[in-house]
Amino acid sequence: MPSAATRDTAREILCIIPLVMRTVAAELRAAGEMPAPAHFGLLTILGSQPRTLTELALLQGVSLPTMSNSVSTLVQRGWVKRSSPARDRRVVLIEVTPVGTATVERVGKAAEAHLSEMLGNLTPAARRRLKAGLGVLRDVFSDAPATRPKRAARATRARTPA
Amino acid sequence: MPSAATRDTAREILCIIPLVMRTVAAELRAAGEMPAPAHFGLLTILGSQPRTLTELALLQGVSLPTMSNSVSTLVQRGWVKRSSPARDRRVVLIEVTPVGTATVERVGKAAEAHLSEMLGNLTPAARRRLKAGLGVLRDVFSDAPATRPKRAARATRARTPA
DNA sequence: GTGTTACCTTAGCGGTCTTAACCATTAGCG
DNA sequence: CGCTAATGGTTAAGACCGCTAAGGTAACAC
Repeated sequence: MPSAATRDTAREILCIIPLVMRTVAAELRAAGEMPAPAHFGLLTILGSQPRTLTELALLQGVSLPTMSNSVSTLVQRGWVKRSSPARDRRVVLIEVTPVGTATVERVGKAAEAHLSEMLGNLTPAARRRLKAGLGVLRDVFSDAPATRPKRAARATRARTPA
Repeated sequence: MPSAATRDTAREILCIIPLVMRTVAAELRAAGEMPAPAHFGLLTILGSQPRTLTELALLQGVSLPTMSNSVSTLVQRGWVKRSSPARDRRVVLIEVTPVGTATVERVGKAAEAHLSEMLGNLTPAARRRLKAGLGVLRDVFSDAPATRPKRAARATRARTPA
């Protein structure tokens, strides 16, 4: 039973996140050779260490096929490469290439610059509030189970997963 | 030249907004008959008053063709209707239908409920921070000129409900 | 070796966004 | 009045992102 406060916040999210998303996507697109929004996060994650496809999908909260496709695109652009470890040839390890690192660096800077231009007009207090809010957002959506039936709260429509 | 603080925040946005967006989209999708994220905002806007295509495109920060297509989809679903005012038959006025109102209401509630479930675990303080952050986000991205190299007077951009 | 499970890929679909090109209506002007 | 903008939308083509469903291959378990 959500309180009025949470419902209100939820509605806010519903309305403004897409707006922000569009802008971010546009920034990235305009920032030269745009690794699309999704690609950017991916490259960032891979920057710290190589990952398997499944890990990546989990981290980003997308399905495996989606991740597979995204990675294919990234491979095509030369930003990451696939490799199969000999110990278990089922898995595919994805690692970023030097070109990929350079790209995400460059594009990130450009996009940051753009975004910063908007953010620059904020008062320090507003910027602090923004940062705090983003932190909460990250905590809440960090792995985003989305349509995961964590608890059967609705008896009306049993989805019966096969 | 952006300060380190704004750059940091920009990077945060770049990384977590897509994540949140995916979740929101999934919520909406799962909430029955999913008016996609973009459609949801559109219906919400139209809820207060009818608009022309151009207005809508401006408000949502998308191109005219995109808006035209989105509206076409909405029309197909029976959620909005187009009408040409007699005084200027070039323009197209979009208004929401009763079915559309009911749909956005219902889907909104469902999505809010989902989202609220996540938000419900937050401490009141965290929720307050989140709300404040979202407010800042909305102010910053409210009309989102994106690739507009707007210099000079920026602060005069008020809410203009025009 | 047969069956199951885990991991990934392919195929096909819908949605969101873009630019370029095109039509329709209105307004201006000689 | 008729020609020429300019305004407002639409269509067409292309790229990405997400999904489900349906394969395929590698490892494991009997």
